[in-house]
This record gives sequence, structure tokens and C-alpha cells, in this order.
Amino acid sequence: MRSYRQYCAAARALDVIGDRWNLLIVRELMVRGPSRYTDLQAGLPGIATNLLAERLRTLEQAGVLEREDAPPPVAATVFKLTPRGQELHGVMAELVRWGAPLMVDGERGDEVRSRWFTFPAELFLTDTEPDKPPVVIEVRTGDEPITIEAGGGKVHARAGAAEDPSVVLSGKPQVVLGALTGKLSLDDARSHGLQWDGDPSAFERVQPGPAG
Amino acid sequence: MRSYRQYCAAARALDVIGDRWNLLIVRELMVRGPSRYTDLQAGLPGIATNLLAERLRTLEQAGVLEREDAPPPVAATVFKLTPRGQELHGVMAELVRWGAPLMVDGERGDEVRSRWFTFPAELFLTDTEPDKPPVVIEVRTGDEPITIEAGGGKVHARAGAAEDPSVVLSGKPQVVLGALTGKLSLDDARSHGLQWDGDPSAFERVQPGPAG
DNA sequence: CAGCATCCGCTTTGATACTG
DNA sequence: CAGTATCAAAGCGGATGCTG
Repeated sequence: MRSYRQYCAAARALDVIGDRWNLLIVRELMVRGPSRYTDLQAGLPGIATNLLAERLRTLEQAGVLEREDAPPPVAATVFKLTPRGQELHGVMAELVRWGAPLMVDGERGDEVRSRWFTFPAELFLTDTEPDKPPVVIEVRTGDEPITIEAGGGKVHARAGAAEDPSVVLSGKPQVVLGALTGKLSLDDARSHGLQWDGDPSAFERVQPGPAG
Repeated sequence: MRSYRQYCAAARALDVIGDRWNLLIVRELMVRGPSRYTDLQAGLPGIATNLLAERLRTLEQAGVLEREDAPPPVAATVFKLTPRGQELHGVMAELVRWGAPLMVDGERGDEVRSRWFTFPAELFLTDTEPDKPPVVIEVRTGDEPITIEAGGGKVHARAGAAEDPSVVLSGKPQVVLGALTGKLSLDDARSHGLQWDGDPSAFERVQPGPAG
């Protein structure tokens, strides 16, 4: 992109990451970890392949990510965030926080990758009872299951199924998000197609209290 | 801009504020407060007037800002952030934090508006001695003076000269920033043209300690 | 003068096809 | 798998003109 040519920290940051797709590429590398080109492409529906290639090049030059040519037998190129790139976590988090209210009106034909929900899950959920034994929530929505683990005062979310979940939640993305964050009561959510198998009290465990 | 069409909070946020110039328009409204069109233009060097007009329209529709037609005799339109727009403060702050390291190599011919420095000033400075009487630092660099006030554990920065400054700092933007944030010792800064009038211990008062 | 709209040349993006 | 090549369409920047 063309530089803003302004001696301002925000403008200089946008000179690097303000280009279209750039922050979503960073998002993918954050929710997937080191990734191959084709996996990035799959997680960025709508991007043109020439753009992805060009953006990866410029983000590499800017020191945000780096490529690693894995040796045989893997023989694949792997893209990963540099420490400097990982420092964008705060920017991503604030962006997700601000964008979350825009999710309430549902998918409206948008593409869905359930990994994208690991970010809001970690941001909006808390372990309200740190001293109780951990709970594991498997969420089945979108393209693949994700797992939320709460224990010891921390909440961690990742892609993939759980080994021994306390409860398995399934339904449409919008409804699942509503139920998880407590915006939707379990009764309301069930009337919108939400299903669960196991102990639903695990949801309350991670929902933020009246303090926010 | 064209929507990313992804059911992801970050993508939906970028659908609203990801367009070129949008976040800098928000920056201007944050550092200037409610502003007229021409003042926005002056604070956004490089923007084409048709783009500013179009962006103001779409940001208004998105609920980020609103326009107020001041009655005669002022007879000017004033643009201001809505509460929803002010919620972008966290995004701006993280962006400035991430972009700050990109400021160390100097202005390189970029445009400068000293108001832009109020953001990093509030973010990177702290009142290290909350119980002492307040200090006021007037900073003269770029196009107009800005004032930093520290007291009671808080640091506030604003555009404009100070009434009764503890110290007046002047020099090139890069050097002033370095001296303020403690990256440059006063001796080093002076050798790069920094000048001050008054009690330089006010700088130490606001510089973050070894804890960060 | 404040707040735009119009026009025009250039750059960026998006879609698709193709390749080592 | 990891891109490059091509080309039409959209977006941007700069200049200028218009209106209350």
C-alpha cells in the first residue's frame, strides 16, 4: 500500500498492517499457529491467490511473519508469526472486542470457520470458579469442533475435539455464541436449535458474572 | 469497501473501519474532539477531499460518528464520535503501542501534527510520584504546542500551550519523543538539538520506571 | 469560506487460468 | 503445494468546479 506519510504511530502501524487482508492473515496465523500456504488460503475465504502471495511477501519483509522451508519428507513451506508479529495480539483482541456486537445479527451467508471463535471465547469467557476442578466444553458448529478448557482461573480455546468433554454443545454459530457468552438463556437457545450433551452447568462456570 | 463476508468479529470490525483513512479519521476525532470538515482535512494531510466526504458518510451510517449542524451564527457542520465510535479507543491505543517502535527512525519527510503525540504521551508516560504536586510540561515541536499534565497518579495530554508550565521542551519531533519517553538521555537529546526551559526533573516524574 | 461533487489517470484488487 | 500470469473492475489521488 501507499504510505500515509504521517509521523504518527498509528499511521506508521497502518502502513504495515493496514492493507486489505493483512490483519486477517495475522488472525489466521494466531488461531492456527504456523501454517502452510494452502491452509491459510482455506482459512481466508475470498482472498485471491496472487494477493495472498504478495501479502505474505510484504509482511515477511516488514518482519511480521517469516517463512520456514521444512526439510523433506515434509517438504512444505510453513509461515509463522515472528515475535514482532505476535505483538499484534493486543490489536487483534481489541478489534475482536469492538467487532463482537456486529455478530449478533447472524451469519447472513458469510463464510464460517469455527477456529475464528477461539478468539472471542478466550476474550469474553472467564473461569468464575478457579478452585473447582477444570471443565472442558466441546463446541460443534461451523466446519470443525473447537474446545474450550477452563480451570485454575484461566480459559483456553483451541481448534479440535476434546478428549473427555464435560459437555458437548452444538447448533448454529450465532446461537452457540449467544449461549456461550450468556446473551441467550439455555431455554431460548434450545428453541433456536441449540443442543447439548453432558453437564450444562459448565457454561455458567465460564460466563462472566454481573461485574462484566 | 467490499465486505470480507466472514462470520468473524475481527473481519466484521474491519468491514466497518478497515477502509483506507477510516482509522485515521477516528484518530483525528479523538485527538481534536468534535471537528469541522476543514479541520479534519488539515489533520489528515494527503487525503483527497472526495474521499474524506465519502468516508464521513459511511462512518456516519455505520454509527461511528455523527454530524451536527451548528446553528447560526456558527453555521458550520461539526463531526463527532458517537459512544460506539469512542469505543474504538482501545483499538487505537493498541495500534499506537504497536506502531511506536516505527517512530524511532525519525520523520523522513513525513507530515507532522503535534496533536498526534498526545496519544503516545498518555500511553507511555505515567505519574511516578502521585503524591507530589502536579507538573505541567509544554512541548513545542511540529506545528503547535501540546501540554502534558501529570498529577494524582494520572497523565493527561492535550493540544495547546500551558498556562504555567513547570518546563518547556522544544526540538525536533523525533528528539522530543525520545527525551520524553526516556529513550534518550537529556545529554544525548541536547546534543541532538533539544532545548528546555525550566525544571527538567519534570521529565523523570513521568517516565516509566524499571517496571515498564 | 465550508463542504462537498465531478472528472480523469493511475494503482490495487479480484477472478480465473496456468505452472514447476 | 505454492505459487505466477493475465486482465477487467473497483478504488484512490489530484485537480478542479460548484453551491450556500
